[in-house]
Amino acid sequence: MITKKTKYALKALSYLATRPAGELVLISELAKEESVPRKFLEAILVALRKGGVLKSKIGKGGGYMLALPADKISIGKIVSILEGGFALVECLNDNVKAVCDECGDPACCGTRLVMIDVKKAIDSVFEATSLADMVERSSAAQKLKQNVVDYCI
Amino acid sequence: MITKKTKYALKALSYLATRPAGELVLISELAKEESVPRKFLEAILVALRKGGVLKSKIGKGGGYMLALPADKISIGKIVSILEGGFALVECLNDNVKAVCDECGDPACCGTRLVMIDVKKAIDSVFEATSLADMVERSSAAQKLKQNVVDYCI
DNA sequence: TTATTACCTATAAATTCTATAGGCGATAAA
DNA sequence: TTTATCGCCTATAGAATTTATAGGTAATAA
Repeated sequence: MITKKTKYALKALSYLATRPAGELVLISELAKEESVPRKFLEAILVALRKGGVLKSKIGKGGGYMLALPADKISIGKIVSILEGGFALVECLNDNVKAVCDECGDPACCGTRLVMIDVKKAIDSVFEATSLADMVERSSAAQKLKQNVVDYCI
Repeated sequence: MITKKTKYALKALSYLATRPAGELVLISELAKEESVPRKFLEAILVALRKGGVLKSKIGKGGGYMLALPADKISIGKIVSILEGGFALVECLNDNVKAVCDECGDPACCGTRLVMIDVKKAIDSVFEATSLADMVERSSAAQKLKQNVVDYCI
């Protein structure tokens, strides 16, 4: 299960992706438009910046913008930054050497072996899907819905 | 991320899968052999029984056994019972009508649309893998390891 | 110099996960 | 019928994580 952190991040990034490239957006605007607690969002944005997904500028006229084009930012990258990876067991996440307490021997752990496959499956979707894809799919769904509504009227 | 509940369940079920079919195993034996807190395991086993994966017998000579052959029990089923599903967002889990607080319209939620694909990917692995597969892979890994050790000696 | 804005640290509140305790009810055997 | 066994149930405590807030700091532009 992804946490609110990640959900908020995806919302904020989606918002930024719909803005003209290079435009700086205030934290307060992001928080308001996407209904995310201001201070909580702050921490999320810092993480995304440190993760290389966002750029920021301090001071008057400052704000946040995407560090890359939206089609070069994978959903997997975003999730990784905020969740510390997306494996279903800790021992398969990046930069984790530690082994589960429950696990005698990682090499023979059945759970781990299965979760390796699961991680690969998740990974392939996450890497194949960009922020741009997500935004597009969302707006396509919205458009479709409006057409249906128009048709009904 | 799966919780310890699920990890413990997989360990206990693996243990049962290696026992002769129909043999009843005590909770205390499962707890001891798989190093799971006894009382915690109890609750897990009850959930698995209610989920149709285990059968139990009360009283002297009682215990637990698999309700189905191990190759008819999918990992997905087990995870579902203990985690309430394995979608990365609540709104995609079974029996959940509620929508995320963060989500205006589920039909157009970009996050949701992406997570549908992810859920499908996870599902395909989970449904394709049985408890028997997991146990076999684990013991194959163990065997391989011992051969390597033998070779070294 | 001043207003603005992101950045950082600390902490509190809420929720979920993990673990334990104790007694109840069913069962088999003596 | 009694007794020891064993799973079942409820309640609760402890721990960890997630979510949210507060307040001050440092950089920037006008």
